[in-house]
Amino acid sequence: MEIVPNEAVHRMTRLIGDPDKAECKVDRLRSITRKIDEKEALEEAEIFKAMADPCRVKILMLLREGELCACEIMIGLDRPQSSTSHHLSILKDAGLIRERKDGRWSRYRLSEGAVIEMLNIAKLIVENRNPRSCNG
Amino acid sequence: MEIVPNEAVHRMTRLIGDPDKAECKVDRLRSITRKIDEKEALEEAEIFKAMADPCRVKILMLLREGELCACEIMIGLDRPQSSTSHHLSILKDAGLIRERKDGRWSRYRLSEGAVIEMLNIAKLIVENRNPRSCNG
DNA sequence: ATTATATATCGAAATAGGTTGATATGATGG
DNA sequence: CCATCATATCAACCTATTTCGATATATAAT
Repeated sequence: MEIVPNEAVHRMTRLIGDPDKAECKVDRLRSITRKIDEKEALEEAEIFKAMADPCRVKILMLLREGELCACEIMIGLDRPQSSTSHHLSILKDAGLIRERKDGRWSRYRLSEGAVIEMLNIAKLIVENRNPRSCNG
Repeated sequence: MEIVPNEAVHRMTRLIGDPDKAECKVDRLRSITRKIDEKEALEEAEIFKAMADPCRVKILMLLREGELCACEIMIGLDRPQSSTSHHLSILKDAGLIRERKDGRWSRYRLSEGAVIEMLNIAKLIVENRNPRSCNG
């Protein structure tokens, strides 16, 4: 990520009063931003973007159980064929699923890797946000 | 998720020939789709949507180091104030960050929970997809 | 009260993303 | 070769999101 601009020091100084404290705050900001890799943020956002649609989350959930062909996914998803195909290609481009051509069928499976963990963690975050009411 | 439509059985039968095999395939599909919770897919997609932007990923990365006020985030992000504020409110609405008002400052921090893991796993997936060339 | 400042909200323009019928591609079987 | 079928791609439409200047709100200091 880019360097904290020099202008920020003056801003901080105005903000805080004590120039030493301001300098210190800016130093902290600098050290934090230095650690952030622009490209990494971009690539990670791409992964999240690929998962940022209910249809695509459902596809990943379907594939947790094993390989399925596009037409089975279409049926499970209950969406038009073109729509299903579109979502599959987004997931594939993001590297979240893999395709295996088999005659006229395209069979899809989850990529080896942490895709399932991603779903699990998202579930955790959701549950943490909406604590289940104890209905018993 | 919705039940696999009856029509699908006929489709499968046409597809496979053997009605028994078709029935079996459809049963598998049925059992898989039954396990998928429509609402869960929707809510998880919302989480991913909130993280599906490079600015917002950067904000989460900044906050890994601890609490920051909006103006520091703005500087670290190098974006206009209104833009920064907008992204902060999206992250807040998704429950990924928390706000603490302090005089005229708004201080933000990561929610307790699995936000950092999410970033770590995304990084893993990216690295798995772009295997680092051994440059040495 | 007036001024300054931190942040949120608004509004308009630009861009990106989803949906779906139609069409293209490419494999299979007669 | 022709028909069929699974899938991909296209194109047009629509909706959602991002961006950012301008403005509003709210806190604090003089």
